[in-house]
Amino acid sequence: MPKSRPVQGLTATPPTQQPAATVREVAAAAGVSLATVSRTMNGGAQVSTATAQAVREAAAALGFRPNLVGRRLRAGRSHTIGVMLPTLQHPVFAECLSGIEQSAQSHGQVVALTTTQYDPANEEAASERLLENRVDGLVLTVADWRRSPLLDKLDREHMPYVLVFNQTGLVRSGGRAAKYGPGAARVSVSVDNRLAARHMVEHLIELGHRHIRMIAGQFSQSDRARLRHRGYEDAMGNAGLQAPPAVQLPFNTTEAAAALHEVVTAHPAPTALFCSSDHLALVVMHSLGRLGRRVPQDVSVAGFDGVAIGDLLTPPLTTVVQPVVEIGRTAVQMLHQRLSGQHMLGSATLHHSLKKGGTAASPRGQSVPAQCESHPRRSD
Amino acid sequence: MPKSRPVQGLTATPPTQQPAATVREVAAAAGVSLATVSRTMNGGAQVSTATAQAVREAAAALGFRPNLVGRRLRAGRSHTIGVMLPTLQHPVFAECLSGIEQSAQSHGQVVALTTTQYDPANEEAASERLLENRVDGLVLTVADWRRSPLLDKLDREHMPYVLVFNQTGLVRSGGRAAKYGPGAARVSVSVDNRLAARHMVEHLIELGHRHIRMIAGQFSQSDRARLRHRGYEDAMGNAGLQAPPAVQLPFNTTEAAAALHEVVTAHPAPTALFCSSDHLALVVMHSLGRLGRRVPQDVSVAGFDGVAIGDLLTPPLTTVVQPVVEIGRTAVQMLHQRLSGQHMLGSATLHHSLKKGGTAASPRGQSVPAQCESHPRRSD
DNA sequence: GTGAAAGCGCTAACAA
DNA sequence: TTGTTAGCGCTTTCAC
Repeated sequence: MPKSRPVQGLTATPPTQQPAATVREVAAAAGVSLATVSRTMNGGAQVSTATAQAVREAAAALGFRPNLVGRRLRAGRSHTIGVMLPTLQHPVFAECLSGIEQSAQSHGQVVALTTTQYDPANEEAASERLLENRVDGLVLTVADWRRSPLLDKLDREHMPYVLVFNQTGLVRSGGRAAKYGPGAARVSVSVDNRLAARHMVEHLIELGHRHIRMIAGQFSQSDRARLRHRGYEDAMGNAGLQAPPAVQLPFNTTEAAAALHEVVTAHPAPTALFCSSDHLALVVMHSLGRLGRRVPQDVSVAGFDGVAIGDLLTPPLTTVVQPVVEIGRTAVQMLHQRLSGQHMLGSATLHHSLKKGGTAASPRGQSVPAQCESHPRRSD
Repeated sequence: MPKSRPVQGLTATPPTQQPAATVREVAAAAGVSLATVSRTMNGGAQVSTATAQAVREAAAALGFRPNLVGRRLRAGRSHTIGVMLPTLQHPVFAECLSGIEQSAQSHGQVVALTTTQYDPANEEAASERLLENRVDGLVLTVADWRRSPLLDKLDREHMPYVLVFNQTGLVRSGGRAAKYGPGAARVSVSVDNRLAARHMVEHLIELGHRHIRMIAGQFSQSDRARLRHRGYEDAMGNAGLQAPPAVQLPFNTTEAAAALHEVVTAHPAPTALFCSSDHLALVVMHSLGRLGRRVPQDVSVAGFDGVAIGDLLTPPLTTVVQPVVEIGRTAVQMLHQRLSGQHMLGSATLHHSLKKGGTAASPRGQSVPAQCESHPRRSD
């Protein structure tokens, strides 16, 4: 279909960007008014089938592509959701983003993306960029949801958002449940980090371990890491075992190995290491290898996240599986719910599961290694 | 600073979305005209320091946030770059996106994201969503850059784009270099897939391997996979060795193991397997484990991609490293260059490197295992 | 069922 | 240096 288009003013337009057809041109071509074209393209509500047909033909012939920027300015809604994550280098966030994107797509929305590189100082600018673009709402992960100037700002402005991975709960101040912002609690989608960690450590204890250390990463200050450590303490405490503080593993690989060397040669030496992420577990196992320790014969290792890669290791990684993609999907659904004016049902806690891989076994001279996957009891 | 704002019509606005301040309100507050506010916020060109000061104060007091939608509609530029990738579940794409995002951020641009889930049928809709949003340009990966209705469309519309991972080159038709679209060749950022694959296979040959099979994944139809197979053929041919067709590994894990079983028990049995991606290499090693074969003692395995995870394996994965993040960054830079009217310098070929990890060693009864990393010669 | 007109927030001529 | 005005593409009253 060759397109004949009204001359646009005959400026010597460079050939490097032909202007797209507008409603006006479609209207002219179809011999109707702008309003009719608009009506046809949208609800298609009050338009006779004949004219609608004509409009659609004209639009097709002109290769009409609605300009969402115009629509947006008029409607005040952007059909865009802003996403702010610490990084994409970590599979957990990348997979979650994948879920977010899929869900947004199915809602006909577009995702605008920003990362903070784990630096809370970037949160302000990153979010601001999204807000300037007038996103309808935000899906994001912050360093610490309890003290976050960014979340304070969003609450103040009534900008809808859903946190992912951050696990919010009501904070009690002086005996009364405190809410954030004017009327809305901070809403989030996550697993029950504390319970999940407890389950994993209970698993290690069942295997016969008595000396279990928790390994935390560079981001041990994060709210999640703290909750996981609480779960570790719960399990250890319930079993009448000592729960020393988490080992903060340095960034640098060789330093990490050195730090780990100290840990595994201490007395009494831990027989199992519970890592606060899968990535950390891989680093730990790598370091252990360099120290001549075998996993799980000499020491057991467990992770947290359940990224796809863990399955492919030999032996497969023992870890807590978060439904990462589902977390992203759920967040978008909840945001959407909120945007369509429905009441938010509060935070969502998705089910985790324990993957009993091959990196955790009974300590030397004990028995009963478990090798099959199971789902955790949701007791308590 | 309490904000006093002109009454907006006294509609019973629901408390769930306070309208943001506009230039008009800032102008009123500062006692100047819209134009002056606009000038101050932008170039700040022709405004006296005194008024500029006043405007800035008023803006700050009102919490003014420029509405990029309005600006965009007026300016015709969105300061948004559209990104379309097959998936985010694969670390290669996630890491590349990370590079894209970082670079976009440093250019003050926002990233609008879409994925196709590897289905070319989704490319049309996914890109259309981006185009409706009037992105300034596109960074994308397509299934096959040579026959892509999407790229044809983009060329036709003169929409600037840069391919990532797809490795374009001039196609000769009837002896003349064929260009795509009206005047512009398809521009891309990638490594030299063929050369990189050749280097890896040469490395395997140097280790003493004679029977090397190439393992391709489900997407063996992709242009990259084809180029890598050509590189494999180059190396084998130069060494006077036979280069059988690539093994197409099934999706399902157990089927994969079965297929692999056939391969490794054939006569003569391959002593090394060159996989067209790191992920595939992991799957292969996993299957080999289940078949009771040890890597690298019984069979060597090499990958392609160089994702971060490979380093943490024991032994570390032998693989071709693509500068994935850099590929993303470069693509954005090139796009930016193009958008600012400069001439495109054509496609960029970034340097790969060989990571000689521990999964490839000399076959049984041979010597000289190489363990250190090196950079490839860039000959030919 | 359809059209005319106003206006979303912003910038860029053109005037003063 | 500053203000006035037009208009980007679209939707949506309000008339007819």
